[in-house]
Amino acid sequence: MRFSRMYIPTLKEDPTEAEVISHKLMLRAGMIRRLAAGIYAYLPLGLMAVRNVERIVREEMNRAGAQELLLPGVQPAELWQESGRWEQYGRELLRFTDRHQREFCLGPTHEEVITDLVRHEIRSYRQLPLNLYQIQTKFRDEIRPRFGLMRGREFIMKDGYSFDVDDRMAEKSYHVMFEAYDRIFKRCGLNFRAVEADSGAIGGSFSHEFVVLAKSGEDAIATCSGCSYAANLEKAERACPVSKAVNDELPAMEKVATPGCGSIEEVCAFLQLEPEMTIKSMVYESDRGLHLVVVNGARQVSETKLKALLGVPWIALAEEDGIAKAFGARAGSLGPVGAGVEVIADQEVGLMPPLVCGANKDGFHLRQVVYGRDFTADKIGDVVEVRAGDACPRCGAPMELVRGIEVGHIFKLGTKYSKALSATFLDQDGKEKLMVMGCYGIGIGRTVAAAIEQNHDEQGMMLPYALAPFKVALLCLDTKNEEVVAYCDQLYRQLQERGIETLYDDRNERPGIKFKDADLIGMPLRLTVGRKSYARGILEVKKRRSPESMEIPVQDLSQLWHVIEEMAADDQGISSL
RNA sequence: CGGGAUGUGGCUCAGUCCGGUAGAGCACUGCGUUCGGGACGCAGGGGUCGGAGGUUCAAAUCCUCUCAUCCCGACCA
Repeated sequence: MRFSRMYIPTLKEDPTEAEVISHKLMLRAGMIRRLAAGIYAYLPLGLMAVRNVERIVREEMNRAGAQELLLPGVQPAELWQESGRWEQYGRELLRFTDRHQREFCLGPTHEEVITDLVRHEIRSYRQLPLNLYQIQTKFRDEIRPRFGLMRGREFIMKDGYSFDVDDRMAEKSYHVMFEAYDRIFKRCGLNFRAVEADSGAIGGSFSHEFVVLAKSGEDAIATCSGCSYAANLEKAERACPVSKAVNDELPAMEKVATPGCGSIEEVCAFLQLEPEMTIKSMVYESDRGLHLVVVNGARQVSETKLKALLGVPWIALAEEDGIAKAFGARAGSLGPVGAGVEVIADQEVGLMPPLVCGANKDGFHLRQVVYGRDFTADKIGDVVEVRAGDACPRCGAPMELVRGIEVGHIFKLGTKYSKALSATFLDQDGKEKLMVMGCYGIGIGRTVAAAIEQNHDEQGMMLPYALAPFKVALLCLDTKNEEVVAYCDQLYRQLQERGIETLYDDRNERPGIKFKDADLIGMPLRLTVGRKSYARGILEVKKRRSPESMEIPVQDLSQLWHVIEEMAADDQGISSL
């Protein structure tokens, strides 16, 4: 493609609307433009990158035995009412009515539609397993869209769904998708981890997120330094410290005045303690009422884990009034001893030496509090967030926390949707059974953004070869010189004949502009032809990622073809597995 | 939805506190000089200052309301 004929509106300065690097660079490189909050147009260059991800996704999904289809974006309310999600989904689901006052929504995901399709057609175990996917625009009316393509409201997603005869086969399908995802993100040239994730209220038995490691990522993940364990912070577990013997000779619990001390810090400063020696008491509210959650004073409650342990759909910190009524004390002076509500204790609390906690009386705390002697819990479990340095639950080595961008997520769904929508089949014994489902998503635009987050420098993008819209930038620096132009034209033809996607900068612009644009949009290889270098009979070849360029004689380009083949090898190497 | 910020030619911003009839750089058009890392000179075109209402002789500037966008927290690919 000739640059002079392609619509690539590059920007010299960072647009104010963008904060993160991928968003800035995609706007500057003329890949995307914003239409409304979280809604973007893909310009030619941006679409080419998107198509490259899609191509890899299609190849790997098809290879894994999945079949592509395309479902409607507009979905009738009845299906969502049938699954119960019309009420559950909340405001992210954009609803509207047609001219006949029938209710519809814009599809944020397609479990209902695909299950509806399959339940009408599949009757026999002989027709299973089935794995169907699509690549399509989704709409989720996000509370807070941000960071360009990273969290849009309208976004391109690959969503796939598997249907199996039983749990065991469904797990096999899940595993096949896991492997496919692993290959997809490798081929995209990304540095990523597959991490264990919270499967949420979906009730699935397991779930993995594919997370691209990047400082700007919205997700925190815990990874083990000693083994392959990696998990979303929401889900990450830790090995608990060894139990400390508690004997009867411990001094009895006593009440101490702590005037004006509310927070853990204040209490610790007043009593000269470390936060580890205290119990933090938090009151949460759910549809089952109030819960007093007690954890080590140095730790944070994980609301996701708490929700899972309680088995409730939502929790929130209780209001002051409710706390005062239930405890007769304010939030800074609460504790599990004599509490009038259900007590949930983190697993660690029972293993700790005598502790300090609130006395359920304003201005007083208790010390020498021992679990089992002075109080017990109604429920014990893992309800705290993992911290850097915590021991890995698998091998005990210290874990570290890193940030990442979730680009893919796979779930074993089980029978949630097949049950709600009665998607059944007859097994070998002629018995009717529910199909066991899985679902598998990839954010296509987000994958492009993540690749940029991970591959850039001050000058611009350094897209992985597989994703780059063009593999080669050919810069003709002197468009007035007929010889130079003739040579560039000829070189351009040679590149085309070899099937190498080339952006030929034939614009009548100064060299500086061409260099800046080439670096900005970050094509893997740059070929430069100027009057002087041409006169010397050499072609300047520079990799975007390398600071030095090499000079190749114009008469013998074999070295050039070799370099390009090498760069392409990663993608093709994996795809020919 | 709570908290914070910003809206001024296509882009990046100044001007707003202290009211007096809109400015710079880039981009664009023409001419000339330049030409290996976002050139320079000259001459041009382009803005009802997000919108509505109000105060005032006079509003980008002060007041009220509203809309949009961005950032920080709960959702998610």
